Amino acid sequence: MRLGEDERRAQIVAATLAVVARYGYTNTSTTLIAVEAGVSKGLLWHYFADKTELMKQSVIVATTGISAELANEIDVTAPPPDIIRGAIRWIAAWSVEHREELRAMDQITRGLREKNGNPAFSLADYEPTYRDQEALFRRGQELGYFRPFDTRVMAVTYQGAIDMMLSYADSHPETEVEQYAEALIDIVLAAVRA
Amino acid sequence: MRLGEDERRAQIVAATLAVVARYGYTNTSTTLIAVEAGVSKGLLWHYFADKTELMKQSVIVATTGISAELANEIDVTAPPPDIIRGAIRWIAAWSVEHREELRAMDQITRGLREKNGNPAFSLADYEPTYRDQEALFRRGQELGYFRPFDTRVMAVTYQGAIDMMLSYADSHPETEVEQYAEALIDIVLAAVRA
Amino acid sequence: MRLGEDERRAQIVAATLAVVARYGYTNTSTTLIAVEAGVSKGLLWHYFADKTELMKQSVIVATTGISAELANEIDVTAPPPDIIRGAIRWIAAWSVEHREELRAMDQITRGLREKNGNPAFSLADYEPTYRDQEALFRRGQELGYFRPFDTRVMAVTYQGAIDMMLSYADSHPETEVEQYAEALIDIVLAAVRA
Amino acid sequence: MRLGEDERRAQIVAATLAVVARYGYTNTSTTLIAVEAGVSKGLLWHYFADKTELMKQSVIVATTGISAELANEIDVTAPPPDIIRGAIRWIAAWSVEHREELRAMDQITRGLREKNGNPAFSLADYEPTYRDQEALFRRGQELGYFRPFDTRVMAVTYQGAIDMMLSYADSHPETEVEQYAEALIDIVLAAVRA
DNA sequence: CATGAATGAGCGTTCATTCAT
DNA sequence: AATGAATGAACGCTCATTCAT
Repeated sequence: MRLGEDERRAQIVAATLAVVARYGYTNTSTTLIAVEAGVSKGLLWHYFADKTELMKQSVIVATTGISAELANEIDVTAPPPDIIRGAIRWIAAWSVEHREELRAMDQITRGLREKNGNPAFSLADYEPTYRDQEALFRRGQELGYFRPFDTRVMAVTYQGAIDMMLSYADSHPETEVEQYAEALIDIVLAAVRA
Repeated sequence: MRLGEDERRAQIVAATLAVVARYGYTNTSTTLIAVEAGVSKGLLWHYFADKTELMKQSVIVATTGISAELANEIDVTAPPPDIIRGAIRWIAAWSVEHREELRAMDQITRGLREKNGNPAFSLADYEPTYRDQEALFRRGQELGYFRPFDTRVMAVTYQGAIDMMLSYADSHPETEVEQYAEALIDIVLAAVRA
Repeated sequence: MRLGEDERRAQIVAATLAVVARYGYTNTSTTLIAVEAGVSKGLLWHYFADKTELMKQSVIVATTGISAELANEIDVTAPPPDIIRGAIRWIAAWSVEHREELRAMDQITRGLREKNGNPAFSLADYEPTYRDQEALFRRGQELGYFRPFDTRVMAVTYQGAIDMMLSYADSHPETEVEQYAEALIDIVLAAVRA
Repeated sequence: MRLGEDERRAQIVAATLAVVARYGYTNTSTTLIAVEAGVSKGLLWHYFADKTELMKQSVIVATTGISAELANEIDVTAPPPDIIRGAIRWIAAWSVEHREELRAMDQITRGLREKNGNPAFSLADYEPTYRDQEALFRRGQELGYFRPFDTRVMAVTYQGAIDMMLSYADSHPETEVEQYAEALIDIVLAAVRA
């Protein structure tokens, strides 16, 4: 069957994310991806230079989508505590629908290496996110909502707390994510509150 | 050379951790491990059923060691806030000396899969740790040091905050870990304080 | 663009020779040939049954061209020793300008195999050349220029001597081909002279 | 079945030469070699670093053997014309028994490339042979057996004439090699005779 | 108990060839 | 006639695992 270039790329990227989510980064072979996508192995190299390139593209496609979605939901002029409440709730809800995608991205970002063996991604790639969150915390401090604290360490911890929520919900399927989110909101706000 | 079973196992496990730390999880072959341990390739399979089993055992040995070390340092009868302070400081200091070992364990726990593709480790393996920490938080609440909060979510978040500190320090080498630790202590205590 | 069948074949054959000369026989892919010819990959198979066929045709086209050029230069009524002198000098001069083409043809003729593994070319394909040269030697003998000798062995040796000159000049770039040619003429004429 | 290291290497080298002789250099895959040797594919990498290394070793093993055999046969104190007679006769006889080996060596030396694409062997590797033969021709000139001529061009031509004899006999199976050898001796001696 | 030669499945990748458009 | 997306067989090579010694 013949498809347009964009559909094929999307299809292969989706298959990549699915396979990584299901079998883990180290067990993901191009054979498995091709089977999942329902195409021949050879076709992968028609669209992607090599496996690393395919993995990178997959992460980029996924993260771009999520960021855009979240940005859409947030009212940046709201009081900072409300923004935190809203963001945690939205992510918790969103994660229920995108468990696989999350798992895949986690695996790839942690596992992918450059040719020289260095990680292709690292926490350094969170930098823009950290900066946004630091700005949020600083605004909260300036407006008197938040007490003084190290905004960088808070941003790292905050982001980690959200990632842990998603991981914990993933490995403990009985978890009520909405309840977890409320408990986490309580903890985060207690930590920052003036 | 003939050794007792336990010495052999320990020797091989140590070699595994060393190789993973040095070359990374994905570049760790059993051949490399055998060379590092100074034994023949075949001998590995006398002591471990397969590579996955070997990796699992290595992680367990390493984490058990760390836990024991930490437990040694902590005075469980001290006031809970002091325990938290002490623990975070000790881990921060310890991590500086054991960066490679940490990286190895991180890579194995995140990358290792069973034959069927399921993760060999998950947050479920943190269960004993979570329980210990919940006990600590509950004691703090009972003694009036801490406000009421969801102790399970707090334990997960707390453990995550510490892991993030280690990861962040690893990927941002300019970080002053001691300062980071103090800032984190401030945040954690603010979150729990009555 | 639509072209007549013959133009297309010629265009593709020329591209094949160019690619083999530039990248070497083993690195020559049909994709590369198609790009060089400026046509699509698929079009190749309208005009040539398979890669082997394409290569064969290319060699034949090239050798036919060279033979025609040489035949043009030779005065077949001249005394045989003069013909030999002229031919060796002409080939030596010609080779300087066509090093790449020579290399390509050498590589194809030696490397190309039929599906069953048999060489696609062999010295048997020199047969017409050998016959022409035997005729020349026989004429030289009849006219009293040349002593009696085995004309077939002489033809094979003579052709080999010329090929060696080209190969030697190719692998020893400091060689003065004109001087080599004169020394070779001296040797050949000594071998045949009455 | 278990073999000593040297037997295995020899067996694999022999298989390599056989496969190259039969299917040609470019069609020689490691799979084919392993099948021919009757061992598993993986075993090849136990004994040879890569395919190129295996090919190189095979050529070296083969040429070393031949040179030693020939050197054994030649009386270097004999008159130069007798040496030439003896050598051509010996090689002609020897070639009948070693047709396959010859074909393989020819293919490998012409086809093998370094990683960078340059030929791994070239006529430059004939240099020691050329020097030996130049010495022989010079001795013949000094002793008055031979007329003056360019000894380098003569050596190249002489070596080429012998190679052509072997190739011609290979591609024209009806050839009587002994007769060819006598005719060639006649030609060579005519070319050098004082 | 211990070795390391030997196996074989699987890897990422290439590429001649086919075929829907 | 012409395209290039798609296929699939084969490639060189790696490596966990087995087993004769």
